[in-house]
Amino acid sequence: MPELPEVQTIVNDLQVLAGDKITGFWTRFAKAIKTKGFEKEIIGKKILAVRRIGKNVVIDLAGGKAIVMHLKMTGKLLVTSHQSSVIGHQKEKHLHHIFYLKKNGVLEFHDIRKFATLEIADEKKLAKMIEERGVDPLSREFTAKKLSEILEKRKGKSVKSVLMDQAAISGIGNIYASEIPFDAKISPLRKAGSLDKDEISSLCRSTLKILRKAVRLRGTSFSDYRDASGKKGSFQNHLKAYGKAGEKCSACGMIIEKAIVGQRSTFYCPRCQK
DNA sequence: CCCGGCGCCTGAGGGC
DNA sequence: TGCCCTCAGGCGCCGG
Repeated sequence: MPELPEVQTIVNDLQVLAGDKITGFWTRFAKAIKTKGFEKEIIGKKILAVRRIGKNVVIDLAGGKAIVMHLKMTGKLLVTSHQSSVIGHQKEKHLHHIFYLKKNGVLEFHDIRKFATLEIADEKKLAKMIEERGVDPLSREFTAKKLSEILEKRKGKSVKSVLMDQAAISGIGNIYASEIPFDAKISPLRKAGSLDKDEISSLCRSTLKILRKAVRLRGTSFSDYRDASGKKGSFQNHLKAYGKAGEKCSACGMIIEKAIVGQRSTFYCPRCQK
C-alpha cells in the first residue's frame, strides 16, 4: 500500500521520464479515469517533471496541465520496454492502463484492487490540492511547532487518526501510523491534545526519522508494493509494530497488541508506548 | 460541521 | 477439494 515513502521512491524512479513525450495511451478500465477527454489532454504532450503531492504521483505536462495518479492500495507504475508491454497486456489481468512514450518505452499502470485513479488537473486544481492537503512531513514547514498546532486543532482525536489525516499531515498511511508512534514511544490511542511539549518534539523527530529511513530503503513491500522497476522495497524488514501483534516488542519484550482505530488495525507496545 | 460507517475491489487464508 | 467467510485498506460519500 503505497504511502509517502513508496510514492516518493516511485517518483524518484520516474525522473527518467522528464523530457520524454507521450505518444499514445491504452486503457481497459476507463472507470478509474476521472477526467473526460483524458487521452486528448495527454497525447503528444511533453513531460516536464514528475513530483509527489501527498500520496499522489503528479506528471507535469507542457501546456500547464498535469496527470494526477493515486495508487490507493495496490496500484503500481512500471517503466518497461514497449515490446514486453504489448506482449504483457494480453495476459496480465491487472495491467489496466499503458502510456506509450517516445524515448522510454512505456509506463504501465497495474492495479489488483481497482481502487486507483487517474485524472487531469490544471494549475488551479493543483494549487487547490496542495492547499487542502496539509503539511508534507518531508518539507521544511514540518516542525514541532507546526505539529503542535495540528494536534491542538484536533485535540479530541487519537494520535493515530491525526497522523493519518491527509488534511492535517499529507502522506502517512496505516503502516507508518503504527511505526511512528512506536519509535516515539507514544501510544497511538492517546488523545492528540494530551501530548506535552517533549512528546510532540519526539513525535516530530520520529516522523522524520521513520519516513526518511523508509525512503532510503525504497519503501515497505508488506504485500503488493513494488517500485517503478518492479522491485520490492526493504523497510518491511525494519517494521517494529505494524503486523507484529502477538510478537515480542523489540525494545522491551512485551507482547505487541492490536487495536482498531478508525476501523483500521493499529499496532503498539502497551509497555513502551505511554 | 464533524463523526462514524459503508462501498469500492480482489486475493489470500482459514474453517469446515 | 472446494466453498464461503473474513480481512486487508485509502478515501469519497452519505446520513445522523
